[in-house]
Amino acid sequence: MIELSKAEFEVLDALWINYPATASQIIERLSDDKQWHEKTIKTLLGRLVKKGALSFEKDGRQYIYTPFIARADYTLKESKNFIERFFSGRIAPLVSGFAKSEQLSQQDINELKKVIDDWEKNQK
Amino acid sequence: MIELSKAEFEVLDALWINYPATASQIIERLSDDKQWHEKTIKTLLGRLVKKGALSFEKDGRQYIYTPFIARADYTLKESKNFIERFFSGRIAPLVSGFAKSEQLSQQDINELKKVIDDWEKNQK
DNA sequence: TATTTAAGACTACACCTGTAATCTATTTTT
DNA sequence: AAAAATAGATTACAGGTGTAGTCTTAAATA
Repeated sequence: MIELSKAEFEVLDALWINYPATASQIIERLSDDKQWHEKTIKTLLGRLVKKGALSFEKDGRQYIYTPFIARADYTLKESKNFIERFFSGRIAPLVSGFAKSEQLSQQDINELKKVIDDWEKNQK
Repeated sequence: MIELSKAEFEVLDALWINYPATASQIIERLSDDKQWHEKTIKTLLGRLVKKGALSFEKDGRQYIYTPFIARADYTLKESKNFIERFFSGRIAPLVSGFAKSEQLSQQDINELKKVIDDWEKNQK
């Protein structure tokens, strides 16, 4: 699958919020969090197109971008990759590391329980 | 904290297996999985030293390397970073993504339950 | 002792990344 | 209509990364 850099991912993430969208809309969305120059974001959009992560249609002089990949697919692939590299493919050690260093809130625990619950229901 | 590239991490990981160790021991350990040239690994060792991830002592003409950072610390930091970037800092959506795409085994579930259990005991 | 080997230091080099600036053509605005 | 703003295309450029090759020196071997 496609490999994205951090900055590229953040631009794509701004598009995933709501699409299709023009470059200026994406720039607008990113302006809250990032101090990126407009030119920087356009460069990143170009690279995303080149990598096949986005497609676009022309609307006069402007391009209207649409993601070519789904966020869930991309994050799942990255998660698998991450867990493979750092935890030999097992997910519990990651969660356990969080638990040991007090990174887990009661809410996290509740959410995790629900995930487990749903998984078990699904097994039947 | 220190930023390591993928290749650098793999070299450090080979040292974490057992240390202190010489370059040739590390090269030996990596030879099973990777097709890296000896020179490549030495370059990476040098970069790891430069980044402060390793220290070494001289033993005659050889260096004896020791990790300067703990694996658990490094992976925890990377995990936090990862979960922040992809899941706004929440861990459950990652696990949930795995569940939805059938990436979880019964063993994973059992391990997760244990982590939760331990966490809850620890809260009292 | 002359030669080969092996350790680390230094150099190389293309591609990726972050971060724009400049160029060109078209709209807007005055 | 002339000038200014704006869209995307092209160019830039330093630092990181993967992947070694060469240089220097000392140790091992013939």
